Amino acid sequence: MAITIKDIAVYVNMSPSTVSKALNDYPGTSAETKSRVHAAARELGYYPMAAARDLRRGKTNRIGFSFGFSHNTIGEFASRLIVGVVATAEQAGYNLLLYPLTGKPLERLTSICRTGEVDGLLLMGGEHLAESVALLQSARFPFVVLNRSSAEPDVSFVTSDHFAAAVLATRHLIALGHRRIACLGSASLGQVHADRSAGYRQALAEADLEVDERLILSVAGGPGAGAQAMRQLLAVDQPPTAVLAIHDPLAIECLQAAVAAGRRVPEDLAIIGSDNLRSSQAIQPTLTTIDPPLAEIGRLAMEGLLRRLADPASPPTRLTLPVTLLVRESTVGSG
Amino acid sequence: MAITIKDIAVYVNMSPSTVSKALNDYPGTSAETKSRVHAAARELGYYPMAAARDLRRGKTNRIGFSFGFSHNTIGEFASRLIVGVVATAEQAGYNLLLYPLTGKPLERLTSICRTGEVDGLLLMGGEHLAESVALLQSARFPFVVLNRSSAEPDVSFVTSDHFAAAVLATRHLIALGHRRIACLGSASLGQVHADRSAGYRQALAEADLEVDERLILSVAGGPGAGAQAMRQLLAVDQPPTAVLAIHDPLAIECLQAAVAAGRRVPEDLAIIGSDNLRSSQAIQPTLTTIDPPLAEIGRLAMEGLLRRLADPASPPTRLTLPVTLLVRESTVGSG
DNA sequence: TTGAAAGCGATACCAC
DNA sequence: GTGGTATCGCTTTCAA
Repeated sequence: MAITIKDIAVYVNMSPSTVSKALNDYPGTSAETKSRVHAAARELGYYPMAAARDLRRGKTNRIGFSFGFSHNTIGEFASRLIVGVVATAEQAGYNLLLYPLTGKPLERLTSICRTGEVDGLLLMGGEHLAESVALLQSARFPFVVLNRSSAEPDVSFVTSDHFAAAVLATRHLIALGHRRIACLGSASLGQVHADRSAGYRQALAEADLEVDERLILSVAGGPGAGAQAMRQLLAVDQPPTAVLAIHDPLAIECLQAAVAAGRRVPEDLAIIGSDNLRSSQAIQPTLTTIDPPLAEIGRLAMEGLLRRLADPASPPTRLTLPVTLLVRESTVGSG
Repeated sequence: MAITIKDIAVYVNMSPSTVSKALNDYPGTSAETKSRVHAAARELGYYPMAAARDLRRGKTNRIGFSFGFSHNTIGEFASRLIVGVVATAEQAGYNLLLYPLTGKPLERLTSICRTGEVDGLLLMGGEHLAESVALLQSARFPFVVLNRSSAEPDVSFVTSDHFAAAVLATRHLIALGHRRIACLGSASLGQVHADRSAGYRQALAEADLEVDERLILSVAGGPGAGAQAMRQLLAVDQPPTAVLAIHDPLAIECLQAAVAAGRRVPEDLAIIGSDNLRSSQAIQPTLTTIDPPLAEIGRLAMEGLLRRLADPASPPTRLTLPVTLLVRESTVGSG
């Protein structure tokens, strides 16, 4: 059997309640009692039982990280978010519970917030984000959305600026002389693609360039879809001379498909990806990409959540963080 | 307030204990009672409170995943392990708690197993693996070591075959005509490097090649160390014509350093990495690498842990899984 | 087959 | 400043 507070009480000849207070640095406790109790706890090797404490306190010091798990992968993207989250959580004495959302995400979320297994939730991606948000909102469960914004005024989120990212990238291409620029999204990133293409349109408008709707595409999820989209784009009359892809793996697929089709990158076709994944630096030519502050997003989201947990009346955290454009060889060549 | 078992009891006009039995499909309960209770639970939107259940049952249905967090990253490597773990855990009704081990790992581990916040632990890497294992072992806490073996007979582990991996890779290089082959390890992977270099020596011995100890190195952790090691190797009289690196990022650093030094890969220098990270495919030339079945390791480790949890007397899980050598351009060229 | 009652281990209120 | 006691929500003997 594990050592309990009762054992300590017997050991120091005091009541369990006093021991509890001493251990938790309760105000009305004598310094001497505190030190005796702490000493005893150390000697006996006492550790508070999590479940008992959770039950009584009505809080667990755990928060959940839920993410779409449709492709059975946890990507570099999620990892980098988690890094920020976990470091902040650890410091604040919180642990992170992983919730891969498969099957029926909404039912799963319901159970998560009703069983009290975590105090709050961080929401990344997932197919049913809007419904998930509505669900948690109506359950009054503390949560923060990661890397997506929300129009609902009381919903907390921390996101990179998808609109600005596209503006930045598109301007870069225009400055390089490109006039026919494609904008590639992905089915699983609907909201982001909307923001991106809006930024893209804005940058074109600034330069008085016309939008060719055939150059704005959203590809399906699986691998191969990017290559196919690329071939489709190259088949358009007056094909694009530049592509803005919604994430690096997609950009890399495009790059490889373009090369396979005999195009030189960036001379015949410039390509921009997003997220600054490792592979974007490893590929030849290196990939110009948008660098979102993922660890920072994770950190700020966690901090926002902690604030809400400490004070439920505190205002929601609504942050849109600037991104950086990393210019590499896929747009400007190696010279 | 949330709905409790008591509310259901009132609702169906039965005692809480009967309700509990019905909900848990207790043997001695009438079918009708069960269905009435279940119906009521659904109507009222009842979800059992995790902390209360955990306390009473003395088990949490959570398992911890602990990992070294020294570089503030969760790499693609860990992600792939986690994928296997989390999928299996989810199916078995277990959740995964993340424990980044920073600061004092041993104290942290002690607290983890004594507070009963998780039922078991999966251990990945970390600086003090041997001590951690000893600690958990003496606490009789259920755990499985990931991607490392253990000589202790009762310790569970699931690992890829590091020895065989090196044999395979070295034989491949020898078959290509290489006679001067370097073997690069990393400080944070002491045990693995030992297994690797043993396999390397074995393959050399098979081919009656002499071992040049100057070609067996262990580099420090940070970035840049690989490039420096590469320069050091190239400065040896009769420099190596091939390098076997302990992981892909290190191999890529070597590759880039070699190219920077005017060597052609693979003509002047062949390079093999390990772990089949995405970047190994993105780099030019593509990197020959060892592919360990990471998701499979995660899955089997989790299964082994579940077995132990179900029956503490069950034998330890001790698995060494074969790896594959993915031959790419960094050893055989693109032709 | 059901119900009453005793905890699981900690916290917090209320006396003293 | 300290101790008794109720309680958090659920499971599980034991008796009826």
